Amino acid sequence: METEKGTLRETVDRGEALIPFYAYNHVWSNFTLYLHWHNEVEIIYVEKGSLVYTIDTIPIKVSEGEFIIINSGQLHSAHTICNGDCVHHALLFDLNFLNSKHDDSCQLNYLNPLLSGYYRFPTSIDINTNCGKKVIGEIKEILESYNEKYFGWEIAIKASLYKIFSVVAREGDFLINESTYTSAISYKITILKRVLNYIQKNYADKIYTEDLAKEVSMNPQYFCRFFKANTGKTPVDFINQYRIEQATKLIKNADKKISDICYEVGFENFSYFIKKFKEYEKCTPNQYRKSFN
DNA sequence: TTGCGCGAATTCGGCTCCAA
DNA sequence: TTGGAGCCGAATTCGCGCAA
Repeated sequence: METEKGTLRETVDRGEALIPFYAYNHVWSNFTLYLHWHNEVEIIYVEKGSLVYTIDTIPIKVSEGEFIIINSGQLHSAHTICNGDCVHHALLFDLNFLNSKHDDSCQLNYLNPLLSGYYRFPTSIDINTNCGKKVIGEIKEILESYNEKYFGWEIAIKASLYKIFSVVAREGDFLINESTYTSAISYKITILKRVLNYIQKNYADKIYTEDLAKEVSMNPQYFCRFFKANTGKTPVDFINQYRIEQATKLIKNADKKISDICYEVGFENFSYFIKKFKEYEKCTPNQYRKSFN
């Protein structure tokens, strides 16, 4: 995952410059997606298995055949909860992809409120409802168009996204932002984003939990409790996972010595780095490099 | 009831050293 | 480059009290 300098907000280039839309398939087995956020809206459709997504500190189980919608800027992480492979599809798109030059009623009544954050998509919609069934149908249409890339596939994707918007609007499922969150949840999200920013900025240096606690004006002991309660991980566990994630990119993309990479991502002890690498990636750094060569 | 701070106890991360 | 042993200090947990 690429992130903007100084933030855990993803900035990966999705799709082509003229098509700010990207779809990918994942086959996961015992996988954890660490906490982050991005500006794009993301639709997750689970084809096989089941996962737990934590969105803005609230865990949601997504089972086979179900989908969820992650709004722009929402903090999210995920982990698989099934034995064997879990297959899911993610559709990411910038809301500007659907913008119109003209302020017609579509733009004024639906697009602008979504872009401003006044409207938000509901995270989950019951797949047994009329709305849920129609959205699933459009998701499948989008995946088919994206995979086949026939002449006109871009129009098909836009049309399906508009269709999803219209179905959600028709069923009255858009959430009004001011009632979406209590101030307590907003406060938690603000705190977590500040902590994640700090980690991303400083992961290459030594980070003490006391530093993180200071960053959000909390007592260190209370901060540990707060962080674990809202992310499911201790601060140290989260930092280590992030560092290993950075190390995997360097191992893949560079001819640097593994010991140099270890120090570059913030580990001060090479032996400990290998131990943690094995814990998260299920292989040693050297085995990981060989698997890409 | 909830959010938070504090002290004490316990756990475990991370270090050094060393061998293969 | 990898990984094991042993140790120390930081991290984490627990229980409690206080305030809003």
